[in-house]
Amino acid sequence: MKTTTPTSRDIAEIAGVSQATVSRALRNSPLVRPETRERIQSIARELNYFVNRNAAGLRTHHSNTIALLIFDDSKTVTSQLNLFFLSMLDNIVRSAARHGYDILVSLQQLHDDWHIEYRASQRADGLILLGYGDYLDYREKLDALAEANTNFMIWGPIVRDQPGHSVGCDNETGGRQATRHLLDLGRKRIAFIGSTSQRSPEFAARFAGYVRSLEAAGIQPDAALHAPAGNSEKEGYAAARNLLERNAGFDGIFAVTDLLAIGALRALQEAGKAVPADVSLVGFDDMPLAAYVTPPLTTVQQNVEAAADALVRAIVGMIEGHPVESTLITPKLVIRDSCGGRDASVPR
Amino acid sequence: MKTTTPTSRDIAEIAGVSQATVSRALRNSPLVRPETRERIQSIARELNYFVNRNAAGLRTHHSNTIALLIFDDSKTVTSQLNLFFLSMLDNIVRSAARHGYDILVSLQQLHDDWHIEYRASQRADGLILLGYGDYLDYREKLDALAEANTNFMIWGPIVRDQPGHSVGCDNETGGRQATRHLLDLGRKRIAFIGSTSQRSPEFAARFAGYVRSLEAAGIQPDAALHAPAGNSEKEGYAAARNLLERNAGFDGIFAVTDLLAIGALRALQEAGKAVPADVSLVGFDDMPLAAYVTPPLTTVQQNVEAAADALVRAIVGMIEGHPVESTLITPKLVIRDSCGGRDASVPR
DNA sequence: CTGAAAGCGCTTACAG
DNA sequence: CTGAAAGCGCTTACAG
Repeated sequence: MKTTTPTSRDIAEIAGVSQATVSRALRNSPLVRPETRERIQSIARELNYFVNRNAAGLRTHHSNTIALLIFDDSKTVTSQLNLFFLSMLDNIVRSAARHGYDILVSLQQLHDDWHIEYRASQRADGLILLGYGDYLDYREKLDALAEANTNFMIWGPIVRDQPGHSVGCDNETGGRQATRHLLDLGRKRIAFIGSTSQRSPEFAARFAGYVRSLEAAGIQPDAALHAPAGNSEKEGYAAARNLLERNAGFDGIFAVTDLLAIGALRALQEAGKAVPADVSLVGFDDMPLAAYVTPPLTTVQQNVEAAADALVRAIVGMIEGHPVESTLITPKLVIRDSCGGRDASVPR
Repeated sequence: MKTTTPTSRDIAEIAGVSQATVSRALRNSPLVRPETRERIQSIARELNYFVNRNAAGLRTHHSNTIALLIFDDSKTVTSQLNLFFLSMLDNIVRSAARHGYDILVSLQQLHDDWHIEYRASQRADGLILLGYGDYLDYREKLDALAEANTNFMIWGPIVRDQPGHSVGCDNETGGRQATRHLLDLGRKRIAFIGSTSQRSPEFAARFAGYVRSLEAAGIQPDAALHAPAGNSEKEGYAAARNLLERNAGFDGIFAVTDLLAIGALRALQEAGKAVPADVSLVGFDDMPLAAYVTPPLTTVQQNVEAAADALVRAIVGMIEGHPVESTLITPKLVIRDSCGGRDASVPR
């Protein structure tokens, strides 16, 4: 039934050359006479021949594949992947394709023993790690990877003494941008929704930016304005409700992720608070839905395309033996309608 | 620097057995004495040994990998992948992992010559094809795949004479559900936003459901209420504006995708039309953001998890040589706030 | 510029 | 239950 796949030997026979010459011709080796090369390549095309990746990989020890490990410790039953990561994935696949690499995707539970396998099994030449989550758990995995001499790049914060290199958002700057925007609009009592724990260094950095901006404006951060939360719409909702119920008295919210902001938005609207008239709201991430909620969410945009590209560029560099460095990507405040403009009826 | 990866031969030497026995032990062959197997496996664990996939694949002609080809003929510069596909991807990766398969992701342009390569290069044992787009272009690719005897499953409609098998949403039923809901709410002039061309059979089927529901209610479909559109927020916006400007006189809209519905929503709100008080709006897909727009969008939910699972199950079955069939998955109407309830102030 | 040959690391009949 | 051997389809020194 199934016609057997042609091999380089089949082509050699048809072309009347050795199999080695076929291999060289297909890889565009300058060692092959141009006419011979052309002839071989046209036969290959005709036969729908493609180099067997397993054989080539076995020989060269390269798979031309990058494994994208998205780790995801959400305990929810319908664990919806964070849209931000999906958008990263999209961009990473595109960028990798440009470099001639395939992307193998794996959604990892934190407790899994993934750290070595992809590389050791020669399925991938390098790894890109994506994921928020408990940093301390994560850390162990990184150590194991470094020890095994695996090529890997991390999406995330640059953390002192952390093994490996990372590409990350300059979260502190982003936190400052968000907070300063609220301050510029005349907001004085700015709540912070999200974790500040060192277990989530990127969130902690955003918080640090928040604190820094407040202090630069001569405002002492008020602990009563901090509502801790994980990272889900539900938790954002709960955090905002909590602030409301405690009568924390706030006129602005900086939510450490868009998902939290969207949850907060729902709580505010339910409670009859107008956004932005009563409360200005800023998120972080610019996930696809940020533009579509009502009012459209002002947020700090991570440049996903640049980040994906930097990650791919770096991992490809490592695979090819070049030295690579960690990179911080500066985010950008995207002003929509959830904060109100200078000309809006915002008390100054 | 880099310590060489251990091979089965290394383990054989340490265990004092032949390399063949190591291979058998690691694959849990019953031919190996239990004690021997245990010993070998523990050595393998200690050495962080993993079977070289290239070598195993070369030998067995199996990669244990499924290529997910997402085809995407969006011409937009920042070609944001349809969130629906990303959510499919998420579920497909999870389901494949359960079956012991890796997922290789490729974002294909329609004009690319992808159809044969993944299989012929032994990078994947089978393909899953995802994508809306121009069906007629698509069709050629499918023919080529079938001719090459490639294992593939299609996400999409069951189309007569189409090569291969597919898993798809029962779009006509979905179209009926959406339309009947609007009718039940007392809406009489229901516009349809989207393509009805046979080039997009899934949209055409939703339209057929719309027509059928109208007719069942004794209403003749009115061509003036049809606003053709591609599949983007922008086109949804434009289509709704067009309906408004033409004074089409409508009290309900069935948009053939959520993205279109969200665009239409924006146009309606800009024009001062209240949703759902003035116009009831239904979408299709239940993409993640449908729940977060204001008002939350009533839509037809495709069961992404079931679809992904059916696709993976089928492709794995094909790879293992079992006969497979096409499947239609019945969607479900998810009632949110964009249509108004029976108790809302909707004219009956 | 080309060919003969070795070898990448497995799996699996075949023989015991 | 175990081993020796062949072979999957390439790539690449080595020799000409």
